[in-house]
Amino acid sequence: MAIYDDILAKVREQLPRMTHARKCVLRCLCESEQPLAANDMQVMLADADVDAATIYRNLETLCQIGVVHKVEMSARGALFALADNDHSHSIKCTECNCRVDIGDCFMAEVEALIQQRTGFDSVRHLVNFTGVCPQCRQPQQQ
Amino acid sequence: MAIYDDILAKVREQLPRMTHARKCVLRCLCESEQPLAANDMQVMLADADVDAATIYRNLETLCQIGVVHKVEMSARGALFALADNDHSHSIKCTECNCRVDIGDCFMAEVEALIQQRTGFDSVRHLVNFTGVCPQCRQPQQQ
DNA sequence: CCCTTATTGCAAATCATTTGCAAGTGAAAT
DNA sequence: ATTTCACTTGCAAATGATTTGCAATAAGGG
Repeated sequence: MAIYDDILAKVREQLPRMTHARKCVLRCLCESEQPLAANDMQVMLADADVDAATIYRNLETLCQIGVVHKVEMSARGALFALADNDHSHSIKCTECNCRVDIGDCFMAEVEALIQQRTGFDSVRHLVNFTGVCPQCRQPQQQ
Repeated sequence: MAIYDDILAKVREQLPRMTHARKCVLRCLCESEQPLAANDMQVMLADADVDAATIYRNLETLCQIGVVHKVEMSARGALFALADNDHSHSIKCTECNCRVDIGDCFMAEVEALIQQRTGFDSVRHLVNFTGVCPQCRQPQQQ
């Protein structure tokens, strides 16, 4: 949980209070390899006694101070992730919903290419891969 | 609109009826370079006299026959795109929300790599890039 | 043009997200 | 340890997206 502690320290420098709810939200983000929807956190924190509204408000605050990165997918849907995480990606099977890790994030080169092509700075990415896993591809043979 | 006509023909082969609403949904998907949320289509089709429920039902049907690809972002949120589109990607500025095209999709190699690493088939991707555009990076100097 | 039934529109039901406001609680100062 | 202040929270109500039931509509074959 070194990452968690680092993040906590960083947040303490930027916000006046460190509360139970705020820690819970940060813990969710640290524990997840995937970007999360606010709703996903509600599920993860079902036993933690944190109100849904509080989760939303914390996410907003954490985005404002730059610790969390928000990706707006459409009008109502957004995903959240730690802003500086060293992450990997995974791929989800469309048949059985299993998820397999792909390994270290190989998007750095892609981001560099984008920066070069467009002149954009601070390039970030959200990716989502789907496919059919080896088990589901074969007609199941007992 | 060659793509649109091709898709229409493909759908006609798979479904018994081709309705006004169904055409509208397909047109939205053909016209958009980005994957769309159901809600985005409601906005695009505000004048087209298509009920929201109908949009959702058509998207579900089109996914079932494999013409549309659904990416579930979280419990309630999903994005939709044509399953076989030859697309490009763009990057959105987090400051001014402008969107700049990146050019042809360079994810084919990435998908090949993933296929090799994981054994998954039919690999598809959804990506979302954000950054700070050249205009916003400079403190605005009149 | 008629028939069959897939599809639609409408209304109601669900569920996620946002907002207002009084109560609760960190943390600095005592 | 206690007090104090205002940042945060929980609750409840409001808002808006998505889903579902059902009667009415309309696409396409005969």
